[in-house]
Amino acid sequence: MAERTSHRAAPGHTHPDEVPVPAALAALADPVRIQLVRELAGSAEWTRSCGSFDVPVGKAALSHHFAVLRGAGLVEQRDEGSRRVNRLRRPEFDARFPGLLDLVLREEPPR
Amino acid sequence: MAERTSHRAAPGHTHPDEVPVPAALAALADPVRIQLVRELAGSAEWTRSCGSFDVPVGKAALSHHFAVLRGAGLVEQRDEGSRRVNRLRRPEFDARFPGLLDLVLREEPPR
DNA sequence: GGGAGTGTATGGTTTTCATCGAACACTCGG
DNA sequence: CCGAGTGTTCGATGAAAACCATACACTCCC
Repeated sequence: MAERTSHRAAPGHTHPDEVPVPAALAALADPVRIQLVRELAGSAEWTRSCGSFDVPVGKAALSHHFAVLRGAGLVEQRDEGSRRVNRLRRPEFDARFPGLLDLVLREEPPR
Repeated sequence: MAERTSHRAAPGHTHPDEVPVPAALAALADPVRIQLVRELAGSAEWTRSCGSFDVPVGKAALSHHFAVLRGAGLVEQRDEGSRRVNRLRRPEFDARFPGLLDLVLREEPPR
C-alpha cells in the first residue's frame, strides 16, 4: 500500500511564502472559508477539529475547503488521536500578506 | 456634476463602501484584472482608455473585466469622445479595504 | 475485535466564470 | 454621410469550482 506508516499522512501544507497573490485572494473569496477562518481566529490554536465548525456544507465539501485553506498557507493541521485539529497561521500569513487577514477578520459594518 | 454629459450610458459604478469583502477579493483574484489594476496604478488618472492595456484577451472579455472592476469599486470610468478612460479609485478603495491594493500592487518576489 | 466517531477520496452533478466571435451603438474625421 | 476606431451586448463554449452521497481509512474505546 501507500506509505501510511504510523500516522495518518500529513496533508500537504503550503507555506504562505510560496503562495501567489491570486491564490491567497481566491482562497479568501469564499464565504464558507471566510467563516472557517473567522471561527478559527476566535479560538485558541489546536483546539478546533474540522468537524466543529458551523458551516452549511457537508463533510466532503468541508474537507475540500480545508484543503484549499492549507494550500493557501492559511491553516495548519495536526492529527490528534482520531481528530484533526487546526491552527490559523496568522503570523506567517501576515508576514507574507500584510493586512489581508485583518481585512477578512474585521467586523463587517452593517452597511 | 450629477451625471456625465455624454450620451453613452454611464456604466453602473459601485462605491467601494458598498462592496462586500468577498466581492473585492474575487475581483482581484484574477491575473488579467490584476494586470489591469497594476497598469492603471502606474499611469496618470484618466489617461488610459480601455483598449490601451496589454492583456492577452479579446475586446469582449476585456469589457467584462472592466465591468467586474467597476462593480468592485476599483475603477471609475468616464467617456471622453469616442474613448472610455479609466481611473483607479485608490483613495476610496484604500479607505474601505486598507492594504489590499498595496498587496496587489506590490512587486512580486520571484519566489 | 467491533462499533462509533472523524476525516479523506472518488464519482457525478450543478453552477459559476472566463473567453470568443459576431452584431450592435456611439464618436470622430474626412 | 460614410468609414474607421472604440467599447458593449449577446449567445455559445469550455474549464474550473462547489457540492453531495457514497465508500474507504484511521483512531479510540468498550
